[in-house]
Amino acid sequence: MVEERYHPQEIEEKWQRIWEEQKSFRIAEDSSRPKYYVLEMFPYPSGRIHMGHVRNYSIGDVVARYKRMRGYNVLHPMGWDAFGLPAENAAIERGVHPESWTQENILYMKTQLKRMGLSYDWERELATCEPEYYRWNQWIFLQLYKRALAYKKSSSVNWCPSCKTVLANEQVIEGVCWRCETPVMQKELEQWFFRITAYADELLQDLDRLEGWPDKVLTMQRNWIGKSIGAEILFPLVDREGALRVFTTRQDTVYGATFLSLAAEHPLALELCRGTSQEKTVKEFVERIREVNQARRGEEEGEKEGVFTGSYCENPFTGEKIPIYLANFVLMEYGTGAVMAVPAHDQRDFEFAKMYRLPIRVVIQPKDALLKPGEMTEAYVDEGIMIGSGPFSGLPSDEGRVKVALFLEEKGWGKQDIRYRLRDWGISRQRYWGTPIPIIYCDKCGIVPVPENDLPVTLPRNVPFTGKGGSPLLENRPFLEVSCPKCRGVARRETDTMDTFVDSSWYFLRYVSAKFDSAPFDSMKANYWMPVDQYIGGVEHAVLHLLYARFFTKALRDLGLAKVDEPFTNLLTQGMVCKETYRCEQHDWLFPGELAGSEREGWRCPRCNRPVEKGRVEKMSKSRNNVVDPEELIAAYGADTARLFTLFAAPPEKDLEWSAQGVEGAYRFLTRLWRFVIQHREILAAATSDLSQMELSADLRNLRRLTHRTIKKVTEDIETRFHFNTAIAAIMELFNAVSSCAKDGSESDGEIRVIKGALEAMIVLLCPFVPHVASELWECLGQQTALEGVPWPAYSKEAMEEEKLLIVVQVDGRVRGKITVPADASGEFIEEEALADPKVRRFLTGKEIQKVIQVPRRLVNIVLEG
RNA sequence: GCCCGGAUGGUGGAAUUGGUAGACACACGGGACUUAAAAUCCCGAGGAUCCGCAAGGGUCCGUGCCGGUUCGACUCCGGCUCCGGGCACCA
Repeated sequence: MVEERYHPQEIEEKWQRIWEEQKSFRIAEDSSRPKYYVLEMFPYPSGRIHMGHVRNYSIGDVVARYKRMRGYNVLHPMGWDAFGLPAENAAIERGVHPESWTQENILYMKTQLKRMGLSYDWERELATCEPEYYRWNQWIFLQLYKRALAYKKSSSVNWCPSCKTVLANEQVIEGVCWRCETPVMQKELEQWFFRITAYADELLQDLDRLEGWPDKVLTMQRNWIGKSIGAEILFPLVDREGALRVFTTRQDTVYGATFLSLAAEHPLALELCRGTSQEKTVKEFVERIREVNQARRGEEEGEKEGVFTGSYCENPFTGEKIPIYLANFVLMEYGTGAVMAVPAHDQRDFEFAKMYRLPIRVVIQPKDALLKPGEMTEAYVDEGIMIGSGPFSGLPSDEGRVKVALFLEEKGWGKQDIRYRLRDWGISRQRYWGTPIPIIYCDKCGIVPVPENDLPVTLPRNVPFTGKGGSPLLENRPFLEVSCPKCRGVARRETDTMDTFVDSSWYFLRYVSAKFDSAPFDSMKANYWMPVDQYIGGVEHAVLHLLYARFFTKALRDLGLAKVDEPFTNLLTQGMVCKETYRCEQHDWLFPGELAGSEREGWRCPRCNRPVEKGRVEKMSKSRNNVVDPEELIAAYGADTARLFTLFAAPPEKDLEWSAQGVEGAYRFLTRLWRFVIQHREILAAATSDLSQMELSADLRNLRRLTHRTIKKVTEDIETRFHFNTAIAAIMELFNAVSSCAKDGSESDGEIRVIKGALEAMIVLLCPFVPHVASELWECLGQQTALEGVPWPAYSKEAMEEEKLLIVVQVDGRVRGKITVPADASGEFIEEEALADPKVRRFLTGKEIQKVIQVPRRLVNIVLEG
């Protein structure tokens, strides 16, 4: 006797075992079938999976299983983004070694992922913290170094003087260290960089080719790269040698430049004031700006502030002598660190000029107004007609921009120029748990790359984790002390490790040959599998990860390792998983479970009994006490329910609002389906779904029609737009039709066949969403073959053909009646029927019909006069 | 400030090319089964209003707001409001 109740745990365990034993999802290259590479962003092994993972990987698994059933050779791998700070923090706080901590987490999370029934080829699993992986980070670094795409320079970083360590921007919270709350300083440090700017233009251009990416992400990347077309202009210094270089995009306003502004960090800043009365003031200003500047950058757009350097330069266009100022809003990192100030046509210069009473000269006249410097309350920054601009006066500003640029090149006063907001990628991290940068410093030979044969440079295990005093690698002498590869002399190893974004910039290539040991990946296999056809992950990686991965792909292509220009053809950025929150004004976020009171009378804080504000629906996070643990969910309802709910509750790109009742509903659907099949299993297993030569009643023909329409709908929803929620709704609808059809109990041969056909279709269609229960029910229907290998069902046009059509009849655009006509009825016939319908006629009496509009197979609109 | 999204019942969402707004699900209400409850099953439902003893039927309003195009607008166009996200002294 088969257990009648739906026990997801047993079923899921059974099928997961079968898939594992039969290696159902192991994959290899196969030139006879089209390939499909579907990839979800690999997780950081933080300890446990969260709902965001459940959603991400459920979506990916639907795609993978669907494409497999469509006959594609599907690559669907999984791995671990295993380097990173939390492992080191665990070491500092709890004395666990980062490696053991990470490995334990990986092991645990892997069993959690397996519990979800995800169809990965686990033989390709990788973890970026393994020497077999990170040695190739080092190898790639060396190749980039050879081509000057990796280089070292001094740059300023966030520095916590108490922890003696560098902080990432995210670790600086309101100007203080996230861990010890010491104010963060800026410090100049020698750091390694990747020259991503060498690819700025290609990275920008190729965005146009990424048609399968969301516009939002493309826009964010465009803004991030920030290409500006303009000119570099030389302003000769007065009474001394040299000139100041400025970058501007508005060379058409150069006649209105009445002063120059430099960044406080500008190399000439102090020199320009030397010997002038301004020397002391300038020095104080520079000092102050340096302290404040970056530590609080982005906090607010404070007052414009500056100081006169005491020196002048000449505007080459006007021949005028104009003062040089330092200004707090000029950034050394962008352009040349110097700008020509045109107060009339730049808001910042305008504010600055007002404050220091500098002249404002209008050189662009708008079409519909007359600008007077004394009356302006803000800069005029739009296009217009050039005035007071010598030979250029009278030109439209956009045209003038081109002419001025050509003119200054002719005169040798500068050149046309393009600048990017994008900066080179600093990859040095003063940390232990990352890829050691393969560089050796020798007093004699200088910077010496580690010879490729000596790779990998492995992390020493035995180091102290104190959280103080910089990288633990500095304390490990066997690691630190090496002999120079060139001169064999005493040398010192680089102790910085790489940014973990390096690891994730090429992992998708490693999967094609995860165990390959003579190069980062097997180029032949990469040529077969790449690019990734569908990449799926959170929108939080819209810029950094996705930009770095694109950069690496192009760089590796130029190294001759891969052929593709772009790594990811299609990108799906899934929404966040959210849930309602509860907040007490004194005790902050509360768990729903700890609330006192009730929904009806209002919730109260268990500690202070204050009314609790039912907060907004927010992204699940520990700090907001609104997380749901997937493990508990799966233990209570099974993986299929977890998958079904997350796929059904919202389309993937939108945020998903968690609902315990919604989960219940998903579970209820699976239970109903289960019970239906189990209750009829004998009769269904014995029956066939072959309908050839069968005479069917109208009801059965309808059910058959709905079956085929559902196949079509589900196929299109998955294929064209990943709208799994509507696909699932359609399957539910079909099931509702099946169960009400079976209710009357007549059970003719034809009926059993049609119902069996409907169920077979439903189960195959459900396989990508809820693979375990679908597999089990497939078996119950008497099927021998593995469900995941069954071809996706086709829909028959003939079976979908309507016999009767429901036509809506409108009068003046309002629905007034509905008529049913044979599917092959003529337009004339339909019009006649529509006009004859009693409900319609009431609106026609005494009126004259102006015209009748027909939408074939749908509607008739009778338009009356007036 | 600039750029990108979004706004539809009590709730999540559907309506794919301009053609019956509210599929599917949740929550809710009523009923059946039960000693009872849970579970399950059945029925109902956008709002207002009218007609009828009743089953039922009718009318008007309704997709953030205002206006436009159209026989017909959640969908297209113009102008706003609010919410979310990204960037933010980038010269």
